[in-house]
Amino acid sequence: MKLLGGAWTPNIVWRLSGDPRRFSELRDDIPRISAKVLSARLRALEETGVVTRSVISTSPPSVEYALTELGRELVPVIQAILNVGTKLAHRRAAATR
Amino acid sequence: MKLLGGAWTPNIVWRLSGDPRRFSELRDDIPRISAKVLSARLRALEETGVVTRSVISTSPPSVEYALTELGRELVPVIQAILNVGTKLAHRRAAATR
DNA sequence: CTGTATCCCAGACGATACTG
DNA sequence: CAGTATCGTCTGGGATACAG
Repeated sequence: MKLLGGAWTPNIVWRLSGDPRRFSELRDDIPRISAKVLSARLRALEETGVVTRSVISTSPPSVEYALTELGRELVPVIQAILNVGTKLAHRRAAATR
Repeated sequence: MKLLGGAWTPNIVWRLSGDPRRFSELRDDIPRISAKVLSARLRALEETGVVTRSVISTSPPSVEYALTELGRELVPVIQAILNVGTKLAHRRAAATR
């Protein structure tokens, strides 16, 4: 489970499933994540080969993160987890009634 | 991610994907897990509605854990994560050469 | 803009011992 | 057999401040 270890990891991968995104864009996408955690997760994902990190030396500099091919394979998986989670939430709500 | 929160959770669900299993059977299946963590994870899974817990009042008593229908939906998901993880490991090994 | 450096907390985990 | 209790450790994460 080192692959999806962090609580935020699936969310981050999810946000990258479309176009590559920059650091601050990810921060806007996931408002409640702290810079520290975001950079920690991105580092970990880069190490495991799920995302790539490209520094663009402009002024100000920007950094783009994108999923690797294998990283893309995680997207439907995350989708599936989300589905089950949603169903469980619904079933729980139904049980309340 | 409270669904698959713990590091052992996917493994436990995986072991339950076949027949229902008793507490000590799970301990044998996953040798390095402590009783405390196993019981904690099982409790959490029961709470989220992924597994059911059935006490069989024999002597000595035994307890069977089984996946719910929704729990079963997690099995292919875990399989998929495993696949990606395996591919990543292979690619890493290939990069070493 | 893209991070790193602290500090501090809560939770997950491991080992051991003990109970119904 | 199936756990709970306790203690200690380690990591993830939040907040804030600071740096290239």
